[in-house]
Amino acid sequence: MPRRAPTPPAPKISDAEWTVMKVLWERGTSTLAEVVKDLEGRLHWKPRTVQSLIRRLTDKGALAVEAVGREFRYSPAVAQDQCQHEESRSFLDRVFNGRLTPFVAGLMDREDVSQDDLAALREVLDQAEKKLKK
Amino acid sequence: MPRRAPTPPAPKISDAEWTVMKVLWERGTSTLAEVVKDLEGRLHWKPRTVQSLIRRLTDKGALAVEAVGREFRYSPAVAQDQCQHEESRSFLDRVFNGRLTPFVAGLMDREDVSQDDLAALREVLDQAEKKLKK
DNA sequence: CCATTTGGATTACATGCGTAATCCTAGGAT
DNA sequence: ATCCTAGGATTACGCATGTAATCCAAATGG
Repeated sequence: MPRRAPTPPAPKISDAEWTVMKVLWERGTSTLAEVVKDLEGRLHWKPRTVQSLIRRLTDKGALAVEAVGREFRYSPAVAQDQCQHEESRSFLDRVFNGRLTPFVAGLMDREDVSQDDLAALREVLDQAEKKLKK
Repeated sequence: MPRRAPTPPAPKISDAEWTVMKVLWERGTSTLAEVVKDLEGRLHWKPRTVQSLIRRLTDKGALAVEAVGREFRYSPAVAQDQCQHEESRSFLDRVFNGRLTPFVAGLMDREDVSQDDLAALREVLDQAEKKLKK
């Protein structure tokens, strides 16, 4: 099977921008007002601030814009999975020299994990093992 | 047993600064020249660049300085574990709404994990479970 | 003793980021 | 027809970051 072309790297998304992207990934296409609505209460961002972030995100190609009447509707132009994965990689490389195990170990050591979490993680590992075998 | 005072948050360390801190954590106390030596080949940083980073790190309290003769020796003033943990927390919160499992699942899904890694991770989970039971 | 090297201190400088304010205009309220 | 409002475009502004260059003094090589 021919290897699929490697996905081009997603644009780099800043801290504040992640907050906005998460709203869009959750809600799907939304207007500025909707995003503002979604965020208010949790954050004290002024609408102008949200608009700035949305603008930067469209500029860097993370959001797509569609004019509807005189407003715009924004939607994610990059997959959440991919962004998450790229962040994960760069985080692991930067902080743990790319190694996953010490990261997990550190968290286990310093935080309380529930029985449920442990079970879920074991499940994930089992899945990975199965994939590996195939 | 009285709860130990919560460790004050470690200073925020930038990407480039992490590179330097990792050298210091590995080598222990070092001079500028030693750090430069350690990095050259892997990076194209000029000595002045390394010095700038070291200065910023001492300014923000991540490195301690001790004058030895005419030179300075720098050593980590914050624990690697703690910095790693703080980075881990903020990363998980930002990208995965604080949830560890999806992070691990994503990696398993998009990267190849070795049998050994899986075993090591299982071991970590077992340890966590043991700690939980106590 | 003089020239070169090297480290510390100071300064630089473009870019990105967080957090908006201003300005302008089209729609909606009256 | 008029005024207010909300959204897009433009501009702002201080701080952090990546990546150094300059300046100065001490140590070192010759």
